[in-house]
Amino acid sequence: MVSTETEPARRATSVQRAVAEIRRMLRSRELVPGQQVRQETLAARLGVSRIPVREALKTLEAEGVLRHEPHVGYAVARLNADELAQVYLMRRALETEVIRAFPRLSADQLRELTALNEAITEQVDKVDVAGIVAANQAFHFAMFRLSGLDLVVDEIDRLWRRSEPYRTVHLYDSGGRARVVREHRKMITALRRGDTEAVVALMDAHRDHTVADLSAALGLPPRA
Amino acid sequence: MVSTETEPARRATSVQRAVAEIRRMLRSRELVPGQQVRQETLAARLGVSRIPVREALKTLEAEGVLRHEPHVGYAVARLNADELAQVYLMRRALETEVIRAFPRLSADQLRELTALNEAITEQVDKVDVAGIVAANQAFHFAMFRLSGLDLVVDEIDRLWRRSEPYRTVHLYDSGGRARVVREHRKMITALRRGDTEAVVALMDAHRDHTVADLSAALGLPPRA
DNA sequence: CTGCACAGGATTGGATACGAAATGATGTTC
DNA sequence: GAACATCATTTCGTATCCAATCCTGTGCAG
Repeated sequence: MVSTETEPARRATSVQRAVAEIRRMLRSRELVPGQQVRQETLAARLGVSRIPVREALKTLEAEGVLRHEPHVGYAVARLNADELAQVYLMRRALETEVIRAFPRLSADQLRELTALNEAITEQVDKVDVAGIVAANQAFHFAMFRLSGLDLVVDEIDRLWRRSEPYRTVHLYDSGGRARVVREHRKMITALRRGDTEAVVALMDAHRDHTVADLSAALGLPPRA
Repeated sequence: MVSTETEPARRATSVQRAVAEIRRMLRSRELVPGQQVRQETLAARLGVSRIPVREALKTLEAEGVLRHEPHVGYAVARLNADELAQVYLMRRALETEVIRAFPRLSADQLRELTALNEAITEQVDKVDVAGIVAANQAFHFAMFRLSGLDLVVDEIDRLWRRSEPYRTVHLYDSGGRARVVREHRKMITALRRGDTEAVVALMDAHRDHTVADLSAALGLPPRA
């Protein structure tokens, strides 16, 4: 979905802009888990009425990043350690399927992945957290899309967004940044060999590092 | 989500009722893939204004059962053979994870599953297609929920709904109905032994039968 | 007959204003 | 201190309106 936004043709509707804006606020930690999201406030901020805002909120609720309670309102979803683990379980299951569906990559495709990975390095140097997150995501989804399994990749996209407020915390830690780029290089090497099983193993390790950092950062999971 | 609708406590909002009603219309084939969904018509039918209807439509769009094009409107999503295959691929991946997470079941739990499966037989005798679909779904999700992986099961629920307009076609065929109940019995037997890998294998076969029937029923996949 | 421009109707997108209903907090009474 | 009434806030939903867009069909020119 987010990666499918390749239609600058028609001007976006207010709902689409509202969804994009709320997602941006989540990425930038302007909205954090548990926080109430007030319709009127958002509407004013976006310069639109409440109607498109409410539709945007419903979209994000269905996606799992917001929760809604009737007559109380919307709030950013809080995930406890167990729920976060489930999200990563689903990611592992689906990403594994996608990787196994990879065709043999062309030289061009390998070059592009390499370029995207090096782009992460640049962001690392600039210590721009938002940039790192975006570049990292761009690399992984460029890879995922190679499978041709668009619906599955869309689903993975949803799962990434669902854990976004938590992953962002994790990437503030500088320790793992260099490692990320290194691990990506290994994946590209494996892809060059057409060794998808190696990529699966590398991705599993890659995710595990994130989960480990995350659990540490979370400490005791926030309780509802 | 649908299985989590265990809150008759508070009166449902118009949006919730609209979502439920549209889902019902999809199950009953009152709405079929490709069909346009007119907001005004739905609103009149539900006795509400367009606003809650639009929010309901957004929810179902995010779920993947409806598609939306700005200024054109909502339509029931059409899946071609490839997309349908992807939905089943995801189901296999996630359902496998859920089954592997099953604990050893108590006698009570096994009894309940058996009862749910026998309930399907009753529906089969009555040749009530909607009843069969509901009973079948009830059996499988009662099973899935035993895993305790609620978020994953919710996701599976979404995938089931996504293919619902197509699965319904499939169950109109009487051939497989008896087989379904038989295959469920085998699963219960395997569960009694605590042999989750056997259940995984049985579910894989179970799904494959559906896919086979589906492809046959679809014939040449409907083109956009 | 075909292609195209244009006009009108239908539908969606969105704003505004209003009222109803539910919630959570506050204060009051016993 | 607990139960209860009150009240402001926020959300839920309606009604009405207008703009933007799409679709269709009609007429005209080639």
